[in-house]
Amino acid sequence: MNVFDEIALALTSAFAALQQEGRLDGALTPDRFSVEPPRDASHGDIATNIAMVYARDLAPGFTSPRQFATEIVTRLGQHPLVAKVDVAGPGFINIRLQHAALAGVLRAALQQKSRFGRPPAHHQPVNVEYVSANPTGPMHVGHGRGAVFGDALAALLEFAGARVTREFYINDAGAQVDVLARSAFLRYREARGETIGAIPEGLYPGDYLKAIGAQLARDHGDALAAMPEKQWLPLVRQAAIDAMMALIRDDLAALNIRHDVFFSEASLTRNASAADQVRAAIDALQARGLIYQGTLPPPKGALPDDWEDREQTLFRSTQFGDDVDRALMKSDGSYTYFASDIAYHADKLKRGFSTMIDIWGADHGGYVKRMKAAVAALSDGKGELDIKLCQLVKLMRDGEPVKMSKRSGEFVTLREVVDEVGVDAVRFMMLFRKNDAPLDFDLAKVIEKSRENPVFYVQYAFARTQSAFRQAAQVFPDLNVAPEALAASDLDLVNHPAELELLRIMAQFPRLIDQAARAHEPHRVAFYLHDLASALHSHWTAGKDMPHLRFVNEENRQLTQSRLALVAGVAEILRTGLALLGVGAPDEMR
RNA sequence: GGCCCCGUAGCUCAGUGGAUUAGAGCAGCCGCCUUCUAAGCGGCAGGUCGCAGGUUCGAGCCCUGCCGGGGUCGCCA
Repeated sequence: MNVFDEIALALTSAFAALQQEGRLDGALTPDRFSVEPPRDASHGDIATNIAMVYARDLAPGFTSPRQFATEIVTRLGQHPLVAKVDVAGPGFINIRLQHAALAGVLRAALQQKSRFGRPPAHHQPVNVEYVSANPTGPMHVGHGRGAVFGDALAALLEFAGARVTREFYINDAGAQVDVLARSAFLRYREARGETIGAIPEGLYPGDYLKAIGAQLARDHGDALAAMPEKQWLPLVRQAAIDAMMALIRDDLAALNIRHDVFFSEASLTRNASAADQVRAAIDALQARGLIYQGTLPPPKGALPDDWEDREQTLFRSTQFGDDVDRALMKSDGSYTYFASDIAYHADKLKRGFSTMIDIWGADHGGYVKRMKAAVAALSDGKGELDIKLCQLVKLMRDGEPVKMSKRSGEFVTLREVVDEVGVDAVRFMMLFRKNDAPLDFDLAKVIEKSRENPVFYVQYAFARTQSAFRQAAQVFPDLNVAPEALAASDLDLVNHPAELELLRIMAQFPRLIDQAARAHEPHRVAFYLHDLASALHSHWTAGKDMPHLRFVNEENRQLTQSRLALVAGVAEILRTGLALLGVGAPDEMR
C-alpha cells in the first residue's frame, strides 16, 4: 500500500475531470506533478504541486494556480484517505491523511511482512554486472565497495519487481593474465627449490601466488620447467586464473555475495566450439556502417613514448555522443579490451537484457561514453545501459589513514577488513554513502557501539523493538503478538503524535523503494533506515520520561497490543530494509 | 588542454520527476538514567547551498562560463 500512489491516482482523476469540463487542455497527460512528503511536517502528510505545474495550461479566465488548486481540493476532499486539504503558498496542495489511512499502512506492513513496500512485480529482466575484477589477486577494499553496491542494487531491483541476473565479467583475456601466469611460474620454480630472489619488476610479487606455485609443482613435477614458455604459459595461466577466481569467490562469499553468471572474457574468442563473438560483434557494427579504417589525432596530454601515427580499425562512437572514435584492434592484431566488451554487451542483449547496469570503479569513468555508444549502436537505441561509478575507499583507523602499498604486494585485502569488523559493518558502511562520493572507511569507528556508528545505530533500533516484545512477554505471557493478531488489534489507539510520526515514516517506505530502485541508488535505503531508527529511538526515550507512552503498559492489555503492532511494523520495515542491504537484524546487541 | 565526478554548517555528509521556513551526525554549549538496553534522547548555537550569469511565477536541484579538488586521456584492464 503506497499512499502516495493512491493520492496520485486521485489527483489524476481530478485532472481528467477538469479536462472533461474543458477547463484544462485536453491533450495534456498528468505525468509531471509530484506527490511527496512536505519538507515541513506542519504542512501535512502529503504535498503536491499539480496546480502550479499545469497552471499555464488552464482555460482562459481560469488562470491562477491557487484557483486551480481550489478546484482540485474540492474533488479531493471526498477521498476516503484524506482528512484535510489546504491550498498554501503559491498553489501547493497540502494533504492531511485520515488516521485510518496511516493505520492502514501499519496493517499492511503487518500483513504483508517482508513483502511490504514492494510495488507490483513487472518481471522485466535486468542484468547487473558488478565486481568484474582482474583475476590476478585477492580483492581489495575498493573492489568490495563495487561488490556490495552491485549486490545491494540487485536486491533492491529484485524487490522492486525486476527479474535480476547478477553477473561477474572475468577479465581473463588480456596481457595481465599472462603476467599472472609468469608470476605463478616463478613461484613454481621457487616451490621446486630454486632461489628466485626478488620478484622482477612487472610481475606480481604477492605471497598469495606461492600456493599456486606449490600446487603446480605437485601437479606437474619437473615437466613445466622443461617446456618452452609458449608451451607452459597456457597451462599455468589457466591454473592461476582458476585459483584466483576461487580466491575471489571466497572473498565474495565472506560478504554474502553470490553471482548467477560468471562470464569469461576469454570465452568470447577462445571457446573452440563457438564462433569468434568479438568478430561477430564487429561485423554487426560493420553492417551498420559504423566501422572504418582510419587514424586518430594524438592525445592532447603528454604523448605516450611509443606513439606512432597508425591506421587502425575504428568504431564510430562519436555518432553516439563519444568524444573520439575508438580503436578495436591492437597493433599486434589482437582485439582491444573495448572490442571484447562490445561483444560481451552484445551477448547480454542477445540473452534478452534490454536493461543493463554496469558497476565500475571511478577510474573507468573515461570509458563510459564509448560503452554506452556501443550499446546504443548494437541495439539500435533500444538497449538501456546505466553505468554506476563507485569512488575510492580510503581506509582509516581512528581518523588516521591506513597505509597501503600495492607495489610491494602488501595491501590490506578486503578479506582482512571483513574478518576484522564483520560483514554487517562493511556492507552497511559501503552503502551509507552515495556511490559517486569518496568514502572514508574507519575500521575503529564501524565497530563502536555508539550512535556515531550508523550500523550499530540501526541494528540497535531493531534490537530495541525485539526487547519490547521480550518485555511484553514478561507482563502479558499469554498475549497474542502474532502479526495477524496485531493487525487485527485496535489501531485507533496508536494516535500519539510521536506514534503518528513513526507511521508517517513507515508510510514513506514504499515510495522510498520505488525511487531508490528507479535511481539505482541503494544508499537511499540505508539513509531511510537511519531516519526510521532515529524516530524509534526518540520515541523509546520519550517513554522513559513519560511512562504512559511506553509500548508495554501493565494496566492496559489492549493498548499494549496496539502499540506492539506499531513496534512490529517498524521492526518489519527495519528487517526488510536491512535485508535489502544484506545486513543482519540481531534480536539483541549484547 | 579535452572529458567525467565532486564543491551544502567548523568537520563528515543527506537532499534528482524545480517549489511552501535548506536537513542529519560529529565537534561546542545546556540538559535527561530507582522502571521497556543512557549502546539512547531533548535543547541551544551554527549555512551568501564554490563564484557569476541565465531559463522559470519559483533553482541546492536545469543551462552557460569561471574558480577549487579528484579521476581519466590511441593498442593497459
